[in-house]
Amino acid sequence: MDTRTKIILAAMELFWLKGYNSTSVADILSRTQLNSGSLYHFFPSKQDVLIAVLEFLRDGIGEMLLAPAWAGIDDPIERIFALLASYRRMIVESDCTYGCPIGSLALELHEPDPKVRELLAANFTGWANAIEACLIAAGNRLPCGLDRAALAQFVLTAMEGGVMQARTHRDVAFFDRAVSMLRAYFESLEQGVQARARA
Amino acid sequence: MDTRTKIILAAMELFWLKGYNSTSVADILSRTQLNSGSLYHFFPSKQDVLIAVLEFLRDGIGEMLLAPAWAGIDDPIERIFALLASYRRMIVESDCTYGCPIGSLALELHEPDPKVRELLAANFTGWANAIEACLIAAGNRLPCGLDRAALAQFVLTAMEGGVMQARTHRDVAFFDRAVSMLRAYFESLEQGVQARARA
DNA sequence: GTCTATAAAAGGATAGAC
DNA sequence: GTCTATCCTTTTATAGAC
Repeated sequence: MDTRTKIILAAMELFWLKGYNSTSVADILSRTQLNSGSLYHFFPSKQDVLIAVLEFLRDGIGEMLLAPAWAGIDDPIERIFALLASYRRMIVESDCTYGCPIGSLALELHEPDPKVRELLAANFTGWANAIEACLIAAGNRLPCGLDRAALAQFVLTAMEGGVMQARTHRDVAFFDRAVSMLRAYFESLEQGVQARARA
Repeated sequence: MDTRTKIILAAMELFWLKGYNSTSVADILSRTQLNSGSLYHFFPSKQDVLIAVLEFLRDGIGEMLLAPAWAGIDDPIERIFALLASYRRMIVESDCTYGCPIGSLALELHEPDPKVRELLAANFTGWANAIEACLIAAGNRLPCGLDRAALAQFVLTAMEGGVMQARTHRDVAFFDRAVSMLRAYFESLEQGVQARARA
């Protein structure tokens, strides 16, 4: 693996575990067994490492996140809840310390460089677009007038809020209740379509 | 105003504007026009200032947040959306840079001291409890079997997720769409009760 | 309780040899 | 492209006078 990629992977994990400000350049060097000259050869500053990490996450959402979560699942609505179930697994496996890497950075960085903010937004957009594609694939199981982009964003909202509370309370039940509320909402949408079809 | 309170108020605002790690003790001293001896006379460390801020926010939720948002509004369900509307005002007034002070700290601090984590959780609980009281006050307008604690947490989830996305995209429409999805969910719950009453 | 001065460490970043 | 050494700033916290 080339040095640049090594740095990105180490920084990605450290930013996720400790946050951006609490990760020092020395931390990244220690984890990669590199020296500061190497890092500053590829990146002008620590912030440029962050930018590379955010680009890496944005470009890897399909392979790193969606593909594993959706293996063997074809139903578009079940794919949405399978993705949420994969977050549940990460929460449980981390003893409820899991945080969404993008959400955490989005709230940690209060005055981000425009490039950083745009990449955070692009990561959210990529996630929501994947959900929106599922909602579109669900076709007439959902109301035809439904704003599918808005509902896709709402799925992201529920995930982020659920992860935030589960981590803060150190209790996955807070995530489970958010998913269960979202599931009830989906069922009411699907039942609304069926009721109108009967009428 | 006593010195201790001055420090808490300045720190509260700075933690909210810049985050905990990006606020230095020197920042707090500069804003209060105090010297480090004064701060360290009242607080053993910077983290103890954070603890005092979180206690202040927890104890002030009624006066500082709920009372202004609920002035002149008696309907319990409208109170929930009035609270969300007060967040919308803060988002717009801050040019979409508003972040929930608790949510931001909850995601910034990755390995918080137990006391800090418990206070973050207590702040979430206080907020959700206020919403739950509204849901209980709504009585039979909502399904009798509804898990009102879970729905109250879901309102918090929607607020936090909506604020996060509005800030990241610098666009209040992301918050509006989250509220509108939540509103549709409430309407489907209320209509479900009415439909069962007619049957 | 508040002041000034300063310790002690950690942080981001650079220089120049190899 | 990678190494070592180091500069300079910021940061938390303390010491001791008043």
